[in-house]
Amino acid sequence: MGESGVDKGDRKRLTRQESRALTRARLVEAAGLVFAERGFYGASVEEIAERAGFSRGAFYSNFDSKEDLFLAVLDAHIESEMALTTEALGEDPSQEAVLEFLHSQSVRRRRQGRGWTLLWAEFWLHVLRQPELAPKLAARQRKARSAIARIIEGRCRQLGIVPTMPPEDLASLILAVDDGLVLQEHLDPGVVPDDLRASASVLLFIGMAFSPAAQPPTDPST
Amino acid sequence: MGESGVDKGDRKRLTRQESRALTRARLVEAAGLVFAERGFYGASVEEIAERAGFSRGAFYSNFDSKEDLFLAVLDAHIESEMALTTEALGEDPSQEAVLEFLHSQSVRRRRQGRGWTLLWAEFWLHVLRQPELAPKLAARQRKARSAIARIIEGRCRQLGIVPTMPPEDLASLILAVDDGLVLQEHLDPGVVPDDLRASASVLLFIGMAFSPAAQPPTDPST
DNA sequence: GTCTATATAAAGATAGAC
DNA sequence: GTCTATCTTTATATAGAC
Repeated sequence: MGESGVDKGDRKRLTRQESRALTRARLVEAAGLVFAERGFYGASVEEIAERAGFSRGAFYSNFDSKEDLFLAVLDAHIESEMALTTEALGEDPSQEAVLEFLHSQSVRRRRQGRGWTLLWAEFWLHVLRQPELAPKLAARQRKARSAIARIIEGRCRQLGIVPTMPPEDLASLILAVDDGLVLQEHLDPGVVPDDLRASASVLLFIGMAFSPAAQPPTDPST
Repeated sequence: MGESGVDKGDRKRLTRQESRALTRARLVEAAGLVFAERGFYGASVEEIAERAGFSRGAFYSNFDSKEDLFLAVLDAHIESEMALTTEALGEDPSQEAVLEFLHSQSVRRRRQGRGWTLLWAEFWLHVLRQPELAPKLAARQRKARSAIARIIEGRCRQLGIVPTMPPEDLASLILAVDDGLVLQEHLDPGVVPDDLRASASVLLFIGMAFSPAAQPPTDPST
């Protein structure tokens, strides 16, 4: 996807575009940290610029405003997650690929830890307060859900189980458990066993398989 | 639980204590709204005071600082929830009492809607950023979990099921689903069916009941 | 393109009148 | 106890030098 033909042989020299992109990237990265630590309003442009190694002046020559920067951070994170998903899963992912991917996700989540969680919470709050941004996060959510739904369908076929509810709904539950447990863990570390997250998916799946077959809105006249 | 014997016949006259308490209460209530809408830093003391019908001066004669006010809001909400719980459940609640209580909770949640959710999210973020406050929210979480755990134990006895995992863990999952679904719903209204929350608890319970008995860390030498 | 210096505005907090 | 007026700090954003 490289735009211009050649971009290797040029030693330290960067084109203006590249330099600008690099500065922006550094600012976005620093902003991610500061927004996570202090929240949108708590974070000052000064601290962000400083931590990225720049001055406020440099900041304002790259971004229109703090809001503009926040959007850049949000987009960068969503794009990065989406890209990771697409790359790892491709068009028609195998069960193994998806499971492997989910595992790597949870490892990554562990590594990035508190900051990552705080930042996404901040995203969520900000988006809820500025509803025109909702589609950005909603898209990510839908993508995650349908990826998981596909696993569920696959497993059902494998095991010859007839789903008693839409796989998307079961996927919603699995995602919900994931997010909900994160909240609990950070608030009160130690109360949530390490393997609970994994057990939950199994429990839900078994629950669905064994639950008294789907109760479609039956016609009461029967 | 009335403190002093008589407090009816005094027309509009309030003692200084009562008047002060009333002012504080109004400010706390207004603060809840503004904190929910704008977050801790986004909320200005001026707007809070104004919405409560007072001036900044009045505010500062009742609270030391914005942080102080936030703590008061936090305490008020926690206390109110705890009180509701204790009142509805008492010492040794029946299954019916607990289920009834959970239902009323979810109704209340619906009614209070977005603002309520935003405010608790704000509490959560603020507490994570000021860890010394964690015990306050953690206590509420533990209380909710053990209340649900008690239901689970009861149902297990009723149905003659031997739990394959600690009831507290299953309770954690149920709470997690609840919180996680709230996040999804507000971000992308309509994707989560109304009855999914209820189904989830059933699914988890059935899952536990039918799951291949607890797998204690077995000795691999077997 | 990035820096320093500065303009401008907003918000937290206080003082003193009533 | 509450108000108005004011102090002080902090932060966003801009201007102009390099």
